[in-house]
Amino acid sequence: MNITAKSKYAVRALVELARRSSGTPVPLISLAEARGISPQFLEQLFSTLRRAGILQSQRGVYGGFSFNRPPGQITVLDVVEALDGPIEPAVCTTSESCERRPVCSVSDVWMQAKLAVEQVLTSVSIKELADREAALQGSSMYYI
Amino acid sequence: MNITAKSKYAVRALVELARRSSGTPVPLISLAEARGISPQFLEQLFSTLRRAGILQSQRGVYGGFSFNRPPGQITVLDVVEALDGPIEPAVCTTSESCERRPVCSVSDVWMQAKLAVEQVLTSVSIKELADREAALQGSSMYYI
DNA sequence: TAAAAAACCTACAGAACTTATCAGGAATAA
DNA sequence: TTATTCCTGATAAGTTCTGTAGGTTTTTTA
Repeated sequence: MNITAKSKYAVRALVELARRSSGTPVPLISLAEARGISPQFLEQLFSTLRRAGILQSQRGVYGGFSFNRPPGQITVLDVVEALDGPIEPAVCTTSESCERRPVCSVSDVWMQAKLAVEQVLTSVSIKELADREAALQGSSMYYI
Repeated sequence: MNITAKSKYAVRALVELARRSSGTPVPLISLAEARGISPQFLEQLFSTLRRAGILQSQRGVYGGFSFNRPPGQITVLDVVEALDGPIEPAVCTTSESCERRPVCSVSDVWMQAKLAVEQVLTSVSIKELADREAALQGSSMYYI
């Protein structure tokens, strides 16, 4: 597996998109600048997310990206799996001697680790992250 | 992060060692052959595990490897961290615009994923895996 | 003392993956 | 028709992964 920078960049950009979302598409360049991400790199990621059915795009002037389904229904796992593939902390390396064994107790551990990560990432949506961020920024205003 | 084949090989070999353990050291070559692992590759891994205080080694004839502490006190996480480094499904890529934000709601998700994996891998020891394997093999005998 | 067994160590090399960058092409609205 | 924006594929430097190779040192036995 490996959750790479791709997923991290994408989640950051999607949170930005969710906070600005008002139906009209948002140009990628503006999201990239707001979060300090290379626009050309983000293009690749958003292109993948569009193909994965998470984003919608509109070309031309006043074009940009918007969500294909409500951000409350997009989990962090959806994003990670689209960009970095299925989460597998450790896939069992099949070896001859391994296959010959009837049952494997070790592979169960890796599977549990996988499930644990999946559960965490499934329980958080892009909307929740956007809301949390807004709340944090709002409350921190009082302390500045 | 990334839990690589190194950890998977090592855990398999350690389970084999635990099942044979009777105080006397076991030669690496015999463990490697039993589990279908390249001996020279396993050498590197065991060398690291020795330096990490998990294994003990004895050179020369009748030499080999043995546990430096009881296998019941060696968790899978110990092995993974020794070989693949700390578990970090996604380290926050620090960017200027990221640092400027007072608090980050996104990094919390990656942290929770990390903790979830750690909890799973901490809860299982090498001894437990060896015992499970023995139990599975024992019970499966009846069905062959 | 010699020989065998085993751990120890360092270097290297091919493959894959990551993280971008670049160059242009295609659609769309003003 | 022009500016804007997404779209696509190629490439390339850097890193990590997965071993392989070859030799050195230590220890026991004959």
